[in-house]
Amino acid sequence: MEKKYKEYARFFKVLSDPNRLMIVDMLSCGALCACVILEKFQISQPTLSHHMKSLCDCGLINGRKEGKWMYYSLNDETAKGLKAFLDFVTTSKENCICHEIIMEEDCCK
Amino acid sequence: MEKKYKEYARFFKVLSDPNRLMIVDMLSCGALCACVILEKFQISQPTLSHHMKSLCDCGLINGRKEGKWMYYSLNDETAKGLKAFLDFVTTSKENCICHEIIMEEDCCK
DNA sequence: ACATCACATAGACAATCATCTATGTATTGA
DNA sequence: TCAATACATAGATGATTGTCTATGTGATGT
Repeated sequence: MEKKYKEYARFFKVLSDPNRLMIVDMLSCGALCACVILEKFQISQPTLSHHMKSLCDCGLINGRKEGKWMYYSLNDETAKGLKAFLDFVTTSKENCICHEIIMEEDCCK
Repeated sequence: MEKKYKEYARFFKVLSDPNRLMIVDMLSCGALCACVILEKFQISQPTLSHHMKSLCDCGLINGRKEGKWMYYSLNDETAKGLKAFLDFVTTSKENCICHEIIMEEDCCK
């Protein structure tokens, strides 16, 4: 379970940049070419390439090469899993990690 | 709208640390004292304090002092808003930012 | 009054990150 | 074949981050 926190923390790290967050939003309706994405930002082409690599490496988006163009698209399954995880850690539930805490500590009585 | 990406990127940054993610999970069922949280980690007390400050500063959790103890609890409204945003940027929708893109570019034809 | 406990703050440090410029690598079209 | 296009990679740099130790602060109990 502890492994899961580390695993999902990585997704949140990738989403912790405003540019990458906007890229995800841009891809939510379908695939887009890298050069079209680039035009919406004030960043250099290598910087965009770097961001796309981050997004791809964690599996949040997919890249498909077509001729000299790269088309990127959102990985809906990964996004779905991430949303489920965020919902999991922010919702009261049975078998919650907090129940493992021994409340009969010598503090907080 | 661009402002929103920056605003929410901050939440994801706070959640991009495995320890903080676990803390959020621990608080999902109710408030906990800082010393109880600390015992579940291998980190020092000042490090935990630093993490709690991050979580508080962005509004994801609330702190309440009671005597010499600090009780932290999840801010359900903020969590709800964050989940809604994540769902927003990963879901196809009308008025999506991607529709602002002029597809008649000189590339990607 | 004073020692103790719970927690925060200050300052330091190594690691990571976002960005850049320069350059490399395919692919396309004339 | 060669220039142009689209994108990736390499390497550098300043900023941010997670962690620590040391210390400060406020509340509690004797």
